[in-house]
Amino acid sequence: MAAMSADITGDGARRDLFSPVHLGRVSGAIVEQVRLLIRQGRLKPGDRLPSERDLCESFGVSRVTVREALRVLEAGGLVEIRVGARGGAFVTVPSTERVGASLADLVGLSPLTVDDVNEARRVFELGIVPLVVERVTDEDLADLYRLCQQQRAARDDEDTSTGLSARFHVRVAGATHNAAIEMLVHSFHGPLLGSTREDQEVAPRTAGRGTREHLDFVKALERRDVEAATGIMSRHLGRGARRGRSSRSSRAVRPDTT
Amino acid sequence: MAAMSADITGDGARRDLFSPVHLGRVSGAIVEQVRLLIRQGRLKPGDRLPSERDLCESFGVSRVTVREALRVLEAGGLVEIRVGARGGAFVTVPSTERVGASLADLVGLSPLTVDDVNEARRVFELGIVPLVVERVTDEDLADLYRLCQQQRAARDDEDTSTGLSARFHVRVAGATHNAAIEMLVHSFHGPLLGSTREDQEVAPRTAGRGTREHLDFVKALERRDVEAATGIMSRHLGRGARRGRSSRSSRAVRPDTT
DNA sequence: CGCGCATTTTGGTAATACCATCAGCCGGCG
DNA sequence: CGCCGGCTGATGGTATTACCAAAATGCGCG
Repeated sequence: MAAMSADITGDGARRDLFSPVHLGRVSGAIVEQVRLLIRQGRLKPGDRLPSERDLCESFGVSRVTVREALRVLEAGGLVEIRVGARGGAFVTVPSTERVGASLADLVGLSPLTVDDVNEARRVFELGIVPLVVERVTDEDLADLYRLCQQQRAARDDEDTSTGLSARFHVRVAGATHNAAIEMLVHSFHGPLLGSTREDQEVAPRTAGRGTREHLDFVKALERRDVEAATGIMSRHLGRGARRGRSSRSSRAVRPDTT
Repeated sequence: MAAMSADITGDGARRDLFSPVHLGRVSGAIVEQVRLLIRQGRLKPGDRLPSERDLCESFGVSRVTVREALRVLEAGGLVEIRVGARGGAFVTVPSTERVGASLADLVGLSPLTVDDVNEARRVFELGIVPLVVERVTDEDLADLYRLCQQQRAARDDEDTSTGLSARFHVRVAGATHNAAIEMLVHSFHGPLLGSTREDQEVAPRTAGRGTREHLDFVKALERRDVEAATGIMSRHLGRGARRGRSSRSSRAVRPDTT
């Protein structure tokens, strides 16, 4: 230590400032390396990473460190870890589950309310209607009709019905042929609203009407009638909206100081 | 694209065999427990968790397991881990950064294109205009005017100008007084579009016009003129839209950096 | 044909050593 | 006498090694 400070004071000794790296954590470096490989496409979805023991040899670190890296990769939704003989870390295909989970966390951990998120969802699903009308294909329409049919057939089963309703809305978003929009709507309907059972309480009452509105909406889509489709969707979502708004006004404190 | 829709139907079908597996991992159980404590507010942002050694005693597990759990929590953005004497795991304040990072990852790791995300953003920002008109306050208007002024003052500095433009849009979203909407728009403008320098190329050309449109928009807001505001915003975002659509056809491999 | 064992691979534990950081103390120097 | 500066110890995360348990797959033997 004394030698080092003497070395620095000596002029010309600064040239060999070798990198004392340790840029944070070893496991973090591994994570970044694997993430980069995935981004570059050198690891494709479905590929299997080497086993933990092989990896710890390749990276020159211990097995626990590799496992920590795999954990954060798994938490990030980049890999899926299976145990057993043919197990290991498999690169997952990126899904909406992850961003959906993030949104769900956000609504649980922040001053976000379910009503706020619901309103955002309404805005979004209403806004995409023109795009849907513009781009909907015959195949999309066929799928939507099929979903309506299934929903009517299952109108007695609450669980299936609400699930089908969510799938209907996601399928509508899919008719924009924009993966980002589809993912976002999927996220909204997935872990976010599904986790709060609140909307399932009112579902039975409105299930019949909702199914009918779904069908009307598809018909308007088939006519390429933007205004009718928008109106139907607005009313369809508006019922939930009013519920949201009434509970909003009954909410005493809102954090507007943020 | 086909891979994605296949994935959506896929994870929908296997959701029920997904859950029981999750209960198997010890570190996962710890994660859930801590997450629950945070959700319930029994652990508030800024609080410090016990040390690893204490935790492994409380949970009755080994230190490695606790460390894995902490890694997952850290990767999920729920805690921040500091080393050193006063170190430990601190509960972080929830921010939009996280969901923004998730979106950024999604766009980098999935078949999502920047154009798709951009279109989603446009739909969303356009859809909230009625809400903004309905709920905008004098304070909101004052802030927006101030931002316009700053933007005009900094019209020579490209970097500052684009940054201010993003802040303007986020502030507009804030006028909905809906935290979810504000977060979403913030996420769109933050790490997502900011990371791709592509939109900054055209910014200088349209900077002047954009600033003027911002001002016109605020004026329409002040008059509570929904149609004018919507029209202005539609044109304002529409310019980017056309650019997006033309580049959509020429979609190729994304030169990912960062 | 089916049951079960062997193998592969992750899951978890324990002990140990090593950095990083900070608080407080203690001694030298102005 | 008072202040500055480094030393030291306590706290707490980081990483390694070695070892065992559980799970899933697949092959072989009965």
